[in-house]
Amino acid sequence: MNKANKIYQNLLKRFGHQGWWPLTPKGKFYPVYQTEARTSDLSNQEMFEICVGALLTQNTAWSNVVKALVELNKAGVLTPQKLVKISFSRMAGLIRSSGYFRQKSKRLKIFVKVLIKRYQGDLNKIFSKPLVEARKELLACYGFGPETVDSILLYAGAYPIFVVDAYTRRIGNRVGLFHTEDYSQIQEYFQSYLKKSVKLFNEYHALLVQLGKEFCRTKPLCEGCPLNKDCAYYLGESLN
DNA sequence: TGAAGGCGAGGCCATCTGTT
DNA sequence: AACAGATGGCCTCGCCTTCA
Repeated sequence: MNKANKIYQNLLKRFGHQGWWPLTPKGKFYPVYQTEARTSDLSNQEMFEICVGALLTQNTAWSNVVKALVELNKAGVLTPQKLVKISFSRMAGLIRSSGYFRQKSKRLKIFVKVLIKRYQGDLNKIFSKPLVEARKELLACYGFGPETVDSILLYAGAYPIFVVDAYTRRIGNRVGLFHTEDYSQIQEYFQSYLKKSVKLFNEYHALLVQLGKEFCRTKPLCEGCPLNKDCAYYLGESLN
């Protein structure tokens, strides 16, 4: 078993299935992929909510994104058609809890405009394209960088693409999986050593986040970390 | 022990600086 | 001139330290 898979097994054993990415179907938040439904079976509304969530979660705790999604939902504007019509200041007020509300309002406004103008508000029209093309389209949207786009492609579009975030970088470099901060190199590493599976990539990313929050913090808490037996950083430290 | 304050983390864009 | 890389700013949360 290669190291990437071994680490996955260790994390899964320790933390269990994470059940990630909450949505607001009928106003209720629940983890999508804990259900048996494949993400590609999601409705356009559910996919849209994932896109909004992915944008709002930039540099923000998920709990605050949920608050913003609840506000948008309560106001009855959580659709591309409604969001494109409300004022910038109203949108900013509704998503305030997610932080960076002015920047994010601007990004969200532009995104829904593009979505309606080019795709009539139908995300399936983007997700029916090949991965490379869909990724290029989304990256062209203002405020959508690689991490945000890949989250959308994985969680909403059910494309088998590995999401790289700060935790992934930190953990991978510490453990010794790779020695780079480069987004595409890290993504390529995971995609070449793991089975190309939406479910696996989804779970793996969630497990890394859990590890990053609990043990592999900026200041690592190595004692009790489920990866310390395989961790270059820990083994190096314990020699000193 | 709890409150208050300081500071780092986080993703992206715009701008500046250096290199070819 | 074109391109690449570095840096600052946006905004809030949560961790850590200090102090009463």
